[in-house]
Formats: sequence, C-alpha cells, structure tokens
Amino acid sequence: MPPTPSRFAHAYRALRQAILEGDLKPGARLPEDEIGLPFGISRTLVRQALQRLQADGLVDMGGKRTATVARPTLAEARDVFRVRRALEREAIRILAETWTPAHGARLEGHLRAEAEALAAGDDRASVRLAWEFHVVLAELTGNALMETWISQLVARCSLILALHGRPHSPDCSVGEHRAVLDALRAGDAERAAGLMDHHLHLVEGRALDAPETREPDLSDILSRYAAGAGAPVAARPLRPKGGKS
Amino acid sequence: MPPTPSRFAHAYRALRQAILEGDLKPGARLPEDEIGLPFGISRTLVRQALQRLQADGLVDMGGKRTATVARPTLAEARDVFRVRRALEREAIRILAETWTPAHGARLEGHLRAEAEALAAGDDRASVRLAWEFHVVLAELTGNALMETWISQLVARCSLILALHGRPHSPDCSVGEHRAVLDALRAGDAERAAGLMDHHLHLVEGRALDAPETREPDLSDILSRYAAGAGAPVAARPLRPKGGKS
DNA sequence: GTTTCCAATCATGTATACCTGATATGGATT
DNA sequence: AATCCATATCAGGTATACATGATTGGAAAC
Repeated sequence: MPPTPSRFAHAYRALRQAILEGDLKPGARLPEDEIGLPFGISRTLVRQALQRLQADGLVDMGGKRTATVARPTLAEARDVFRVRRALEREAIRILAETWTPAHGARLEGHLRAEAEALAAGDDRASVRLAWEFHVVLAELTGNALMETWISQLVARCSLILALHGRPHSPDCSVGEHRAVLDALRAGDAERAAGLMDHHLHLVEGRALDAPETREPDLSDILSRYAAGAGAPVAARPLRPKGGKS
Repeated sequence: MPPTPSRFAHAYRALRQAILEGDLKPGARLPEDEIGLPFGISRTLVRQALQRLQADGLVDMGGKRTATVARPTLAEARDVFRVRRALEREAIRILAETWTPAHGARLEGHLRAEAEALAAGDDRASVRLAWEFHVVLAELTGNALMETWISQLVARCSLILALHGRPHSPDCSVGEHRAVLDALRAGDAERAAGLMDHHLHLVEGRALDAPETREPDLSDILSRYAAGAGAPVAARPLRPKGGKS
C-alpha cells in the first residue's frame, strides 16, 4: 500500500464507513465543501468520492440537489436482496469447487472473532464482523468481480437494515455462518448454498418484516405513492430532512 | 428525457458505444483533452465519463497513466462470465415468476428484429441486437439492480469477445435465444434457466477457446507471466501500444 | 393567522489554472 | 555503435474561480 493512501481513497473509505456504521443516517445531507473540510481536500475529490458512493448505491445525488445518504425503498431493498442471494449462492459453489484447508482456517478465524465480539457484548464490532464474513467468503472465491459486487451488496444491505430493520441482533448470524462453514467443510456444495440462501432470507426478513415501525417521515409515505405512478426508475426524495445530527 | 441529454451523458454513451462497437480497440489510448474536444466538454466531464467507464470495467485508468480501453485477461474474462451466468439464471427465474403475455410479445419482437438483421446480413446490427436481447430480458425482470448489472456484464463480455474471441457469428444466438423464450412461455423456469446457462457457456466458449489467435502483442504474453507472479490484483499494461488507429 | 411571492444565500455544475509525475528525445560517454 | 542519463514535453491530479440553479427566510397580501 502507498504510504499516503491517496487522500481520495481515505475520504471514500471514511464516508463509506460512517454510513455503514450508522453515524450518517439515511437522508443525511452531504454538502461537498463541508465534507471536504475534515479531510483537507477540495470539492473535486469529495465529488469523486460521492460519485463512487452513488455507484455503490449508498448516496443519492440526482440533479443539482445536495447529495444525501441513500434512502432505499422497500422495493429496492427486495431487489438488492434477490441479487445478493443469487450471487452469494454462486460464491459458495465456487468456494466448494476450489476448497482448501486454508480457506477453512481463514473462515474459522473469522467466526472465532465474531463469537468473541458477541461474548464481549461489543455490538458495533459484532455487526461489522457479521457483514465482513460475507466479504471474506467472496474474497476467497478468487473472483475479483464477485468480491467487488458482494462487498457492494453487503454495504447496501447494511444500509437497508439501518433504515428499515429493527436493531440488529447478531447472535443468530454466527450460528448460521458456522452452519455454512460446516457444510463447506463437508464438501456439500448445494447444502452450503441452501444454507446461505436461508441465512440471507432470514436477514432480509429482519429488514423487511418490520413494516415502517420507524417515523414514516412523509418522504417515505409519498415515495410509496410516487413509485406506484409512472416513476421512471427511482423516486427522488422530496426533502432530505432526516439528518445532519 | 431532458432536451439536452447533459453533454456528460452524451459523452459517456458515445464512448461506451465506440468501445462496444469495436471502433475503439482494447488498449487504445484515451487522453482526456483529446476525448473532450469532439464533444466540446472540458476534462472535468471527460474524466467523469472515464471514471464511470472504469467502474463498468471498460477502461483502465490506474495511477497517472493515460486511460486506455480495458484489456481484460482471460482469467478476468472467466470471472466475468461466471458472475454473468449466475445473474442471468436468476433473471430468468424472476421472469418466469412474473411472466405475462406482454413479456412474451416484447421478446418476440426483439427476436424478430434479430432475425431480420441476420437475414439482411447486417452484421453490426446483428451483434448489437444479440447483446440487447439479454438487456431486454434483464429489464423485464423489473429489478433495477439486476438490469444495471446485467447491462454491465453484457458490455464487458462484448469487450472480451472483441479482444479474445473469434469474429462473432450471431447466427447461433438467435436460435438459442428463441429456445429460452419458448421455455419461458411454457412456464418451465428451470429449463429456461438451464438453456440460458448453456447459451452463455457457448458464448464463453467462442471467446475463450480460441487461445490467442490474435497478435499476441507482447503485452498479452508478458501479462500472463506478470499475473503468475505475486501480482496484487491486476497487472498494469506496460504500454498501451495497441491503438489510436 | 395563513399563504404566497421574492430575494438573499448557499451549493452545485463546469471550466480552467497550476503543479507534479511520466514519457520521449537528444547528447554524452563508454 | 550502443547505452545511459539529462532535459524538454506532455498528460493527469488537484484546487479554485465563475456562473447557474436550488433553498430558505421574511415580508406583504389575503
């Protein structure tokens, strides 16, 4: 890695993490100059970072409006999970085809870390490690595109849960993750894929079965109607309003 | 659509199409100011377009080197096809779940256009329509992310075939496409998914089974060795050299 | 008191200037 | 004659300036 991780990459990573950790809530405004200030970079680089985050589905930028943390609708959430399940099933199959004991060790180590964070009651680390499990899995496939896209999907799902889900209870995840690992070790690709699919269904359920227990926020309500009409692709939020805490 | 399609979008689309149609060959240099000239836009917008194309996997931009049309390795090609097959299988399943006669009509119309272009001997249109069939399929799923990513995958595969494949023979595609449509109409989701998978395997075979019949180009040869060593993620091409025809 | 309209302010889109790093060319040296 | 190094040139990274469109607060009218 370069000694200076290119202040651009720094800003990108920091913003991304701030969103994923929930410090920047969905709908929060992200004015370019204000963002650039703490990193000592000018709007040029901030904008690059924001554009990349937009491509990742984590921020909305349309038109000349101020960028905001994305606020995915429930329909979009379902779409994302559907793609994610397909991709992670395939990742599992690749992993089963190219399995080595080193893979098992790597995943075992990660699961141990998950369990430790859970035992220590460190919620933030627990959640982060639960997501990272899927990224590690993707990384081990050796398929760069798979890794990139699964990372993106994990990030989007994380945002979706922050927006629609009830507070994350990571205690179930570690068990489900272990089941997948066991199936992989047993060489049973299809069972592993099925377990992963099931696990993701459960995660999706945690996100989408809690219909609007959060402040419905007017934008949420209207966006539902706007989506019903002849909306081209995505209803734009009328007002960010949510954030800047 | 806005009256002025935002000169940025115009440049992006034009560049993308130039690459996909093969007018800009893999390895061709893309200097920012030179690119911007014909569109009357400054480097700022050119750069945005290039960055987006980089995210699409169509151009390489690393470091401070001049951007070039991407030159995917065979390993990368295999990765792309693997992801593509997984996603298109899922798209077929979604389509089968939400099938309506209107879907059939839309695809039927497209197939007719494919057949006509083929009969007219219009190779360029034939190839384009063959790719677009998959995009239409993705579009009909109603899953925006699926559509976006399948479009990207189709574009990347198009580039891969231009680089590694033998000249495209689209005559087989239309028959295979029709088989998929027939299975969908029959309501047999798994058979349709299998047919699509088979079709994509054949396309991949056309691309990857012709090992370097093209000018091995020195960069190709060296990149193979460079990839063998401890290359971090992707060997950077030593010299663009390919293009600027 | 509520609503509407206007204006001041703010944030973004785009272009350009400046600086830094890469690339190529010519000359000196072996 | 070939190689190596120094320098000139070119292209890209980043910041900033200018213009345009959005947003908000307040004043005036109902």
